[in-house]
Amino acid sequence: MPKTASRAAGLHRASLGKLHDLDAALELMYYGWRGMTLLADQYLATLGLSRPHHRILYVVARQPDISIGSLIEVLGISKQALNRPLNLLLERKLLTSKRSPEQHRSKLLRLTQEGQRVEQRASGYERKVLRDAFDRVGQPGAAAWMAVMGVIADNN
Amino acid sequence: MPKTASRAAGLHRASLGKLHDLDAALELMYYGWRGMTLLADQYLATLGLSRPHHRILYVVARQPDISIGSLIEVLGISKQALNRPLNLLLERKLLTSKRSPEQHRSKLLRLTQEGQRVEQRASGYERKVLRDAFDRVGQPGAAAWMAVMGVIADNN
DNA sequence: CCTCTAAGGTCAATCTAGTTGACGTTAGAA
DNA sequence: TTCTAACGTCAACTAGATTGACCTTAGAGG
Repeated sequence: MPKTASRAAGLHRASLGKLHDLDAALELMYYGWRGMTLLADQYLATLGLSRPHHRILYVVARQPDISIGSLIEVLGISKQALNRPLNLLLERKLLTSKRSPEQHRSKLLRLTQEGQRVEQRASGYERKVLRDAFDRVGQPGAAAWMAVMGVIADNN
Repeated sequence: MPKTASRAAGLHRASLGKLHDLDAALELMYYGWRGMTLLADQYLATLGLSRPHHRILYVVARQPDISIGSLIEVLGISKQALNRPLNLLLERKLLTSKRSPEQHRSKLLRLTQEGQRVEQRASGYERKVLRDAFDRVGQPGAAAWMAVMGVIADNN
């Protein structure tokens, strides 16, 4: 275990001098991602899972009977990269895959009950962080946050 | 170059069904990070550099004459992990290291002019994304965003 | 029936970014 | 002079990705 594990990589929300007025915002984005995902990652780690597994579970939960090809597209990774984590989830029976009667070519992925439980809990940790933050600033603040993030996320 | 490069990994701001009201916020966090860093990463890639190099440049720019040990602490990585990117930056003369007259034990890191130029430009791309988003929602919206992110970032 | 093709599976090699552990060097402090 | 802090580096490992090559399965079209 790394010396800094309890604070997570590089995270004393640094005491760095600011060169620009937007430096603080820049750093908030960095620390914000870690802050949102830390608990979820810790939970997943207790199951021997990590981000990639969670992403798969998250997508399949919201798109039941998704095909492998579509999953690859949504996740934006190669099938070789998907292979490992996907097979682990199948072995662990968090996911099932079966070919449909008609479209026998493509496989349909679904969460098992256990898979749903894990996905719920992992995503739940992340939602809780967001909910707490939104609660503290009220609905208008939350809406403003969404608006800002929407514009930022559109830079693709 | 990956087939999805122009959209960056998994980024059609997915058409996923929502299971929870906070799912949209969750996804905004994910896409937001990519949206903020995409241009900067593309620029860095043209120089053969990436995130870790940028993080080093960013910190040294804001903490001139920082020692290697302190840099390791701030970044939260091992000295072995720092070694490679740091040496590259020194070879490329984006960074200088010299021992101070008194504290001859520790090395002091500084950006060269070229290093400053690169750091400015890379961070500048990220700041522009933020500035554009803040401009679109006005000062109160920006303040709300900072407040929300502050609370989220505190989850460590 | 046969061939073409879409969907999926898998193997190998490579890259990046990190980790531990072990050990070596440099140079100030006791 | 020896002890130690700060730095440097080597090796082995892991996780998460990439590309390229090749194979199987099974529906579709001639």
